[in-house]
Amino acid sequence: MLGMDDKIKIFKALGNETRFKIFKSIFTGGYACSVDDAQPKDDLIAQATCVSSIAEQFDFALPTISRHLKEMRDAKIITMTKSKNKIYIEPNIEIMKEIAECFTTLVGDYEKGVVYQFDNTK
Amino acid sequence: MLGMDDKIKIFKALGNETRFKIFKSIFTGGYACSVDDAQPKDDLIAQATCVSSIAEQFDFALPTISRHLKEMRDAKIITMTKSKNKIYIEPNIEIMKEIAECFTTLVGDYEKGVVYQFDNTK
DNA sequence: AATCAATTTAGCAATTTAGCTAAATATAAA
DNA sequence: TTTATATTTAGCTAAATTGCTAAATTGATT
Repeated sequence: MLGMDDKIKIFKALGNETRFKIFKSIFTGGYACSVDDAQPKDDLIAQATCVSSIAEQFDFALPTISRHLKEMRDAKIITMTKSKNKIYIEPNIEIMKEIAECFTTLVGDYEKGVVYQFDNTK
Repeated sequence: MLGMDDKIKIFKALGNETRFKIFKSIFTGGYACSVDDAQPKDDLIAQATCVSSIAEQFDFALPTISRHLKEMRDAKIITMTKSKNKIYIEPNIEIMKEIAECFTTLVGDYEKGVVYQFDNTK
């Protein structure tokens, strides 16, 4: 369950143009690294991308993209899985579900007249 | 329909501890200004609060709160309605619905394998 | 062991953000 | 019209953010 600090981190991560576009690109896919066929990681989706594949799509230096990805990972909106010497990046769907639910509940409770604590804490 | 820039602004507005707490407080209520009974504004909810009522709950100077509220209004997550010499503040439920839907669709499409453009633009 | 490839870390500069106080504005009340 | 109340604007400072390049790290390959 996401607490207030978790949510603030998530919104902060998405509240920057570069990171938003990176996030969108990770969801949209189409710039996948080739996941090794010989030793596939079952938990990696076909569209999993890596840091340099993402960086190619942007006019920023690779270390800049790397640091943005780190912030997004710290906010738990993406996962980064090391395999060989590449790092495969995927969206964290469970967190997205929690955020979706958070807003849905916020609206629902508000319309029902229920006082809702946005971050589920007292 | 919210575009990419709209969403970034919304996330940025919520991605700051002070603003998040202000937003939560606006939703939670309990610190309402007395809306004038003689000349009630029908479109104001009972819990509508004003700038100084919000500021009282925080250890920041009033102009600081005012500027945060302005940013939240610019992001359209709250509305500010002038009545007499007070400004009544309410959450913008329609925007919250759009954000909720945005995340719900993001997750749903992802799980269906549909390539979803997070910001609904090509 | 040396080299290559992918990524991160360190250190720097420019910009933005977030707080403050003091002054300005706008409306209401006396 | 003066005064009081509510809010914003202006101008300042300190801290955080976002970009860069160069160097370090990590793992794979030769």
